[in-house]
Amino acid sequence: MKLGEGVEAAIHCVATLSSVEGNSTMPGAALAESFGLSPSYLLKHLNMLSASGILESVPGPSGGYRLAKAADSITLLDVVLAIEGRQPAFRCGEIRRNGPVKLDGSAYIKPCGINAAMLKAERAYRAALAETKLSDIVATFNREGDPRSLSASCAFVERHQRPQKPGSTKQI
Amino acid sequence: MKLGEGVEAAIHCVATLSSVEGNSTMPGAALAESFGLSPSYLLKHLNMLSASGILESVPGPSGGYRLAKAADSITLLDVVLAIEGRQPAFRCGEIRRNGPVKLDGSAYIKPCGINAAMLKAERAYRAALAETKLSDIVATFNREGDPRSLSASCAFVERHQRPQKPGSTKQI
DNA sequence: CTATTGCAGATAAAAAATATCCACGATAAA
DNA sequence: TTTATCGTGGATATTTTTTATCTGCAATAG
Repeated sequence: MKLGEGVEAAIHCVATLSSVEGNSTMPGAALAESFGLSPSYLLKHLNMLSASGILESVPGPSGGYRLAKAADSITLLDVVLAIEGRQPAFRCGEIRRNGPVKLDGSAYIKPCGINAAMLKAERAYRAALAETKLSDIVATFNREGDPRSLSASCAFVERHQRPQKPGSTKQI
Repeated sequence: MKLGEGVEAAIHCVATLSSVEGNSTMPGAALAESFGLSPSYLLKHLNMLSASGILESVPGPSGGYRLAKAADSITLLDVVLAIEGRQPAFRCGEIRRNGPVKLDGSAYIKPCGINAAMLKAERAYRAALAETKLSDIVATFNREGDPRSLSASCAFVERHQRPQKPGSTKQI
């Protein structure tokens, strides 16, 4: 069981974006630089976050990304599913059917008990992820983070965020 | 997030082995045939199950595998960890340190809040897996499984299980 | 018009999962 | 004692997934 590295990157990105002001945006290149990530690859992940309705993107100069929703209505589950996909970790391959004895399909109408147990665990996992909101992450960071780290990331946002024209679809 | 196919195979194998009688064993080749799996590869997984103390192996003719513990003291978590490894799915790469601004290590003594939240979810996942015992899986199968499937797998075990000499370290 | 940015697709490189094979030691049975 | 069966470990190949890069295109602020 493994989560791709993109998940960590995505969470850090949305956390950073949660502190850009108003409808301002931050370019993907800045986010990549902020975490020492490959810009080209990070864009893929930012894209998935946009496709999932977590981020909004603005093209053109002074464009970039911003949150599409308030930070307290984005959960870790949202981000993880956006990056890793919505499929469950355990996929029942119904290997019980692949043995030498061939029974007809009607023998397998009942769902596999193993699958049920694995999915139950995954529901618990997702429920726990859904409990943590982006705003919680940010609040913890602001409360317990080291002051130097805090002011450094604050300065970084200040330096790279770009204000948008008032017309830009703004919500939150 | 993805679980390897080996997990499904491993669970089915231990479930099958839980119905061999006494200290009898079943060869890995039979287990592979039973689920239409590659024998050579399945052996790797069976090996990990042995290394984790879930299975016992007996070499020589009429050798094979059997459970090393009672079916009610083996959980799905045991099997999943044996196959997938004990590392958590989310590994904090501390990418917050990789930005252009270099702070010294003392700024990062506090554990990363993101990591904490992800690990909390994983604890929930593992706790749910630990709640399901192998004996539960088997009981559900015996209670709700299709009679044809039930008797087929019963016959399969009967045909392939091999009794051992009384000296063979037997427990349960 | 121009420079900057996101987007989509092709592609490549690296890593991991899956699968096979062989030489070896153990051992039950003939 | 011999032989055939089995698990073990290592080496290796194959396939799939992940990670990474590049290019051309559309949008748009200045």
